[in-house]
Amino acid sequence: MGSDTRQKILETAKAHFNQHGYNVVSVGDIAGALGISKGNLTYYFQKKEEIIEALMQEKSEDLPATPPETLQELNVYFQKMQRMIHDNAYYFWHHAQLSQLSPRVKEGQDAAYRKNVGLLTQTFQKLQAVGILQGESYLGEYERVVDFLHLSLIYWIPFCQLSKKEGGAASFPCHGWSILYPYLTEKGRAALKEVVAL
Amino acid sequence: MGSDTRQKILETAKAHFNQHGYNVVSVGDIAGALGISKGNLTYYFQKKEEIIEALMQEKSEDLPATPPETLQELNVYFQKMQRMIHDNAYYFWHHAQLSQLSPRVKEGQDAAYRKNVGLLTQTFQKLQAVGILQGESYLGEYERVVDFLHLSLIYWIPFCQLSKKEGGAASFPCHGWSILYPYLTEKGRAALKEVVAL
DNA sequence: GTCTATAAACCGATAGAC
DNA sequence: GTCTATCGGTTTATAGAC
Repeated sequence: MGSDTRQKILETAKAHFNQHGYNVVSVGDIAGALGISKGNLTYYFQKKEEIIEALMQEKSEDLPATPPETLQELNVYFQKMQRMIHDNAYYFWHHAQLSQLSPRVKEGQDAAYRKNVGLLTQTFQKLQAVGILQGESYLGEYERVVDFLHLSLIYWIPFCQLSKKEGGAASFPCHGWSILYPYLTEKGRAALKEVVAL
Repeated sequence: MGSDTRQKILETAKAHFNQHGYNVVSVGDIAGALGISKGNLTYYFQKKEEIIEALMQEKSEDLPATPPETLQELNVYFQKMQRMIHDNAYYFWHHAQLSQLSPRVKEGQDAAYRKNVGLLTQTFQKLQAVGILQGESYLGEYERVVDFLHLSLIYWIPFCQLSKKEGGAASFPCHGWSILYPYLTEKGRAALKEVVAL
């Protein structure tokens, strides 16, 4: 089964990128670690970028597809995100750089942004409707909050390293709730206590 | 004056890094654009990293040294930050990568983080004391807000590209105020209206 | 499909003449 | 200080045998 080799290449590449960084790891390193030849790897992925593109597609496939509708569901959403950024740490370390690498990568990042923003926007509308989130203080407030959340999500790993936060990716849900806290109603704050401790 | 060549190298390097990205620009490119030889450039900077380190020191020298104490001063602070990130766009595009480049760069980033957090923490205490910012809803809330501001600052440029925001770096002050808005008291919100429109 | 071998290019850094 | 010339190392990518 040739497709098995392809899958092993992707797994090994991701592990090496996560551990040593995208720039440092060469295709030769990946082939060597897997015990296959560089030429064979090239048979499956002609360019290094193609590995990234394949990994990015894999990643986007196992992301939530429906918007969370309660605080519990939103917490689960945060946790899924946390696991995803931990599993693809290299991708977020080099997020800005990768966007300049190839148009297809850039496109994938744009799609991820649109999807995440779309889902969270629906969530916020729902939570406003049921009185868990306050109404907007100014026009477009929640649009900005959603953007903040996405920005934090993308750069959470390198920022944790900078600010020497313990936990790394694991602390993302807590961070997300910190962002949202001031927008919660009294009812929302009470409900949050049942879900997670700040 | 040899020091003149050194300065020109730094200027040219920064311009090229900003325009084409740190990874793509080689020391040969910089020398070529300046009309000097690669060997001559090496006379001033033996390693590519040393250029970054020198640029980083220049940057850190013209940053605010005293904490803003009013909303007006904080707005000026945001504007200075905006200009700084615009002038050193390459640095923020590759922020995470550069931290892995050399210990001295990492140290510089840590120092910038500590300095910015320190200043803003003092600002927030002051603004709380005069009733412009609310008291903390939970312990450590403003610590998180300050972190959040720094995270946004660092990654503002690549995020603007991702979210297709107009203005780019120019929009940072507005972004900063959006973050702070929910923590302002009624008095603070009234005062903010005199300073900037959201 | 998998391998070996190698092309082709580039880069950072050095050595030494002037 | 500035230059030319070049070394040594890496990388991606290809060609062709098996």
